[in-house]
Amino acid sequence: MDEKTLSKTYEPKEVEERWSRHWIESKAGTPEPGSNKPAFSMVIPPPNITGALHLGHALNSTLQDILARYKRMKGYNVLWLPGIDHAGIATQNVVERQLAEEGLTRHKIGRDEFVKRVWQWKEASGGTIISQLKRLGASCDWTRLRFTMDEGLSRAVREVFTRLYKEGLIYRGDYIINWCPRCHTALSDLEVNFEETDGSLWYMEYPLKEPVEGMKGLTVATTRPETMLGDTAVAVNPNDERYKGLIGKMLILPLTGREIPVIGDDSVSAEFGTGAVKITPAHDFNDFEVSKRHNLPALNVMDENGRMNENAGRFAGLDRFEARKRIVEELQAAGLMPKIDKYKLMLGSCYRCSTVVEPRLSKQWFVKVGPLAAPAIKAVEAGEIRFVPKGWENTYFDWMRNIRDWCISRQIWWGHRIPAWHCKDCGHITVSTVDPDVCERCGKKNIAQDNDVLDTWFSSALWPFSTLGWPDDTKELKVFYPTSVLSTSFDIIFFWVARMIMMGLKFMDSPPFREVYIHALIRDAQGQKMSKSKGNVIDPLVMMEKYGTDALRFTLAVLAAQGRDIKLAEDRISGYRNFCNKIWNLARFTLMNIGDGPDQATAPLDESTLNMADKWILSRRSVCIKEVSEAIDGYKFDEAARALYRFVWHELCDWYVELIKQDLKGERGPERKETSAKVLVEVFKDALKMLHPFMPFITEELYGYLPGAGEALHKEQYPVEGGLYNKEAAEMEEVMDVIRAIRNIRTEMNIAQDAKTDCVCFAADHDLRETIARNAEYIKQLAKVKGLDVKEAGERPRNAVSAIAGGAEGRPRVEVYVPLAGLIDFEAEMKKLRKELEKTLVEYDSVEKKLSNEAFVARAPKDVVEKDRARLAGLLEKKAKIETGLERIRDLKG
RNA sequence: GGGCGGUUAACUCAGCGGCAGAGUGCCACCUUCACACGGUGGAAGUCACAGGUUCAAAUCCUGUACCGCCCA
Repeated sequence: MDEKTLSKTYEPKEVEERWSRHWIESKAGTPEPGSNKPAFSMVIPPPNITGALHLGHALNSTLQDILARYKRMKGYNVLWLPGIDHAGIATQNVVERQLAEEGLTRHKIGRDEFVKRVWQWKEASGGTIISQLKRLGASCDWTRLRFTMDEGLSRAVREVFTRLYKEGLIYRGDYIINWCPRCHTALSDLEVNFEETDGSLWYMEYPLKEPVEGMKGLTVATTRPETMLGDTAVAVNPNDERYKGLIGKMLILPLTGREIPVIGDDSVSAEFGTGAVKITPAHDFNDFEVSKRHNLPALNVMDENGRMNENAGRFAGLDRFEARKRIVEELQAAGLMPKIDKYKLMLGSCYRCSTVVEPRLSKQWFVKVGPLAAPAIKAVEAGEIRFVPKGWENTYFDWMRNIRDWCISRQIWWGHRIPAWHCKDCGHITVSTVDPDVCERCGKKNIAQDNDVLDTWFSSALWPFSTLGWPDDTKELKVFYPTSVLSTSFDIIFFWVARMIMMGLKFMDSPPFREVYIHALIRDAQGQKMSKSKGNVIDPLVMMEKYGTDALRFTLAVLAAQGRDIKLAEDRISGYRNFCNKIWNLARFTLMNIGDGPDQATAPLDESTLNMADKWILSRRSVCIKEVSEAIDGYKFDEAARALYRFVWHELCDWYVELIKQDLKGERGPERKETSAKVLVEVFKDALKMLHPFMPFITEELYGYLPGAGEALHKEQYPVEGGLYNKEAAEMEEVMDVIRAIRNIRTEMNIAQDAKTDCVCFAADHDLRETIARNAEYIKQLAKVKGLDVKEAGERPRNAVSAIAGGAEGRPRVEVYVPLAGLIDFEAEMKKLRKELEKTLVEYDSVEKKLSNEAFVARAPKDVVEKDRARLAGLLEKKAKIETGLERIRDLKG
């Protein structure tokens, strides 16, 4: 495509496909080997292999890509390492569903065959999200794509497990855990979602074996009556006068006839329910703790499916909810259920399948987290790791200081199998990085590997160093560890960020990253979290298709204000699609107007040829470079994007391009033609460079058309702030203000679009008169003026409409008169002036009041007082001018 | 119950001690030659409420209301 055929509107699709392919094929994201540039590295939060790109991924990947591309252009050797997470439970569920369609179960085909099927599924469907990330333009080093189940990462997992075990930081034992009866596995505390649910509080009477002081029994309250079959005690508060005498006595557990004791325990609240609670150690976290303190037996009454087991007697085989119904019915029939209250309870469900979880006593593997958490807390306290925004540090501390041991074993087949071998002869457990042949204690061969696999987050916790080759001592680790920044969402601070910090400190002796940028959560227009079940999801792929990837990326960036959630509305995306089109057309305009000779546009700028407009836009460019760089350095992506939008649209397009149109046509001589073309090309190229991290596709495409462009935009150096021409920039603002004043008059007076008017400017200030006179051409061109007079004083034109321009920041003002013989609507003009006078007076009063306040003058900083004094003087001048104008009109009216 | 955040133009949001801002939408005019996915101009706000600190509060403090999230 050559510039003559650049289409009128930007068509993203073809451009995006082409550049996406090119960046990957040219390995644009691969760091230079042996580079001596400073390193900048990030690891991608590995998306779930079963997932598809959602807005959260799109946002986080866009922000990371902005950093990666920006840092590359700033001269860093950048590694952004991509990868995927094997998502044990979720992936197993997907493949099990597939098997079910074939009438199979994993148990029918066996463990080895099942794992083989998962790998097949991974090869066929696991790359979806990666190709979607590529489509988003993510400039990862795709040659280093990692997967948590890869050979190397698996080796790291075994190494870590073994070392923690040998140090006593991993242990195995019977504890109560959250159990998903559908996924058939233990879950960590974090993997359970709690939701307030309407339930009941059932009151049940447990008769005393022998009446005590006239009491025949105790009433307990529970939200889960079916667990009563596993009760091994009833607890009361030892200070509760009502029940004091019952402690140590025996109760007859209804429906079973089993005898259980009444115990006293401080954890029981006398206020809740009846003040007596049933204790079911195998099915409740709190009861389990109580049972430990009192040496109570634990009786498990449910199986792994959530059905009652043989310990449930005649209820065996019933589903837990069916059993609940039956037990309630039977107790009611027996007159042992005096009342049922409505009750709101927090009900936990599996984060993968939403089945109600069951607390369950079972043998599991745990990480003893305390010793790992302590240094991890210290590292953040000491500022070795910085959270951005800082507020998230508190969330991190709260959790880390109240952390509980981490259940890491999962009773599923897809994942890193626990490297522990049980000896069937001596019972010893051999833990080893390599598969052992014999038991390390008795030396016999009768050993079998533990059936459980590790929590997926266990391998994710090692991600920042396992992906760089650990446990080997690799060059990558030396160069890129610790990583520079981790960008992620707050909802996995516990799941992932905290655990990476603990593991990084433990095994690498240094934190896995220096900064943690916590980005916003994207919600729908009502502020709800987007979820498939709510049906309020905006699909980023649909948006990319509809508006272009760059438009989506820019929208996400401009909304990514720190510490606030993003409520995304689709019209924002279409608005920034328009911005893409504006940039596209700026390129069209540029190419149509700079002539054919590439040389003239690429030769360095000769400063002596620059005029006011050139110097103004060059100053604005410098300001923009500074603002954008500082904003990105501070992770203020929204500020950076806004600065770019304003610069490109409202400064470059709205003003500079309009100012130089006649120069480019050659109407102001060959020198102006050449200089303005050079400035336009240079400033536009810098704008493209700054826009590139946000909108990689359109900028890369357009850059190639510009004369003097390098090999590829993404390889260019980031623009460097040039000089500021403060004097010319200020003059330009004055000229712009005059133009705006005339335009305003024209619109208010309904002057036809193509009609030209005259204009007379009165300014007492000599320099200001000079500026206006020198730039008369611009004013004539942009405000459609044919004759322009500039005067110091004298008779104001009759039959003219006036306005006051200038005066910003204490600078002088100019009265602008547009003579409109016979066209003036005196009433409208009076109305306009009165309105302006009123506004001026209000402002004057407020400043005057402020300045007449002695305390203000005495205590406010001098420059603030000075500024207000100048402002007051200016307002007084303005007031006088408006009043003169009003009098004049009154005279004219006669 | 504990904690965190929010409440600013019709909508979506910046600003967080010193003249209340942006994008979208709205109104008027304009198919002028980069762009109608455009141009020019305009209207639009008791900065949730009540106290307090300060010369000065949308901004800091306290409380209230409503909304959202996290942890029990």
